[in-house]
Amino acid sequence: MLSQQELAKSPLFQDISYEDYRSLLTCFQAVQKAFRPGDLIYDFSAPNNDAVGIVERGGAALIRIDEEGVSTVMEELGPGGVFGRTLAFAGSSGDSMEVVCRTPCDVLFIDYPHMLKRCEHACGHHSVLVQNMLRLMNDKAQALSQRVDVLSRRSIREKLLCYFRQLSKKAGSNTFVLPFSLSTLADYIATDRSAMMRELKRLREEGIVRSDGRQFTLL
Amino acid sequence: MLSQQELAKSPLFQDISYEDYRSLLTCFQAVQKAFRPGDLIYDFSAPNNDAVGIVERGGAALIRIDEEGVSTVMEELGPGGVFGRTLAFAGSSGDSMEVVCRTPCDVLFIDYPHMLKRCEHACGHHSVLVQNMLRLMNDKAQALSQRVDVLSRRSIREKLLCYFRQLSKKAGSNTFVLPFSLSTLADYIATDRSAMMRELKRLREEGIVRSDGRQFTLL
DNA sequence: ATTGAATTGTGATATATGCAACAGAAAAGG
DNA sequence: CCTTTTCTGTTGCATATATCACAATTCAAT
Repeated sequence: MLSQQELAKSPLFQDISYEDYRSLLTCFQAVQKAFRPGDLIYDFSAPNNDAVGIVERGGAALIRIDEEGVSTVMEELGPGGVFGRTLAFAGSSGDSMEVVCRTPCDVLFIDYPHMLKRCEHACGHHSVLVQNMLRLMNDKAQALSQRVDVLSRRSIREKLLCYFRQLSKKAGSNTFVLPFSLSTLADYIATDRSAMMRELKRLREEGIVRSDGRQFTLL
Repeated sequence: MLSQQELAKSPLFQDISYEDYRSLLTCFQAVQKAFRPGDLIYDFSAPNNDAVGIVERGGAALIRIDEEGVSTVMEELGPGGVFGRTLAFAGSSGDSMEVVCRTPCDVLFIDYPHMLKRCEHACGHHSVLVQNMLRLMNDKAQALSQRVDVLSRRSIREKLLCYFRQLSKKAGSNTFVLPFSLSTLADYIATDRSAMMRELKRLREEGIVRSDGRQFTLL
């Protein structure tokens, strides 16, 4: 349950009054939960789990673990981040997917299908919620597009540069800070960590990037 | 302009009456255009192009062309497919993105930002449209997730198998047909074509898949 | 039917990337 | 504070993948 101030900041309940918010919670069987770093937030392999989670505060990550136990970061979820089985099409049968808490966060679980269905007694605020949800899905699609943009590059060098340009653009500056560790970055661009380090060294030597810890500069 | 029957099949105008449909067209400055295979449907590099396109009928593809002229298939768009600059975050500065017609198709262009904004005189059917749009964005996010799933695999073999399992799942059978040519497939999984062919041969030799032309069977 | 273009199939070679293993630096936890 | 874990940085070696090059085949258009 959110306070009035928190409500104003909520990605999903933007522009919704406190009363409407309360009635929507029951309408969508919404449940909010708090998590600590390392906690398992959501398990895709669990059956009859059609709920969708929305990160209201803090950060989490969507992880895939394949048959051999290799884990890959599928998405980094910040406030407004959306996840759920119906959204991910849990890839190959063998591997499992889960959402893990990174920094202390609040997650709201709602009955998502309800939102897509034509609803007879759809109240007024209902449609505002749908619109907010559309905005979140829009952001998600955008984030995924960027990810595909990076992953579709043919070499480690190109992947790195593509990702760096994205971050640089977002930061509005040639200098930016990585949102995670270098080892997680290797995961993110789906390559071997040591190979990535080697390529990074070359980029530095050739004067294409400068880096100090997680701070980078494109030249 | 759609006929009444076409309206019923339209992904975006589901459950909207013909009258409402007409008024929505003007409200969202919608324009519908028909295209022939090979036509350029949309150019991301064109400025002040904030419209969003929705494939109503037929098929198209979102293509990225990098500095060196290497082109990559970013998305395959069928009916209900959505594209636009605001959705793609046209990656790195150097390369261009465009949507090209594959099979004869109708595309509807609408003022998308209008849909996300809080609208004073938001009419009733307005919210139905938003809900339909949410469904389309949901599908798009799902498709992109699957793409990421494939691209994040570490080897050609794993990429192929992952993609094959997806197609198999969609077809509801071990046997399925590729939606495009083998060379395009290489593009799609972001690897070299000849390397992919070699790996495919191995998969066949090891009895993991059987293939005849574009028809495949997982064993 | 006949040309031309795109697709498919396959090899020989160079190279980029993955793998395993290690050690110091930094961060997290008690 | 010390301990433990994670992160960083680097190497030699094996191998997967890209490059280039060449026919055979299918497909599209005239």
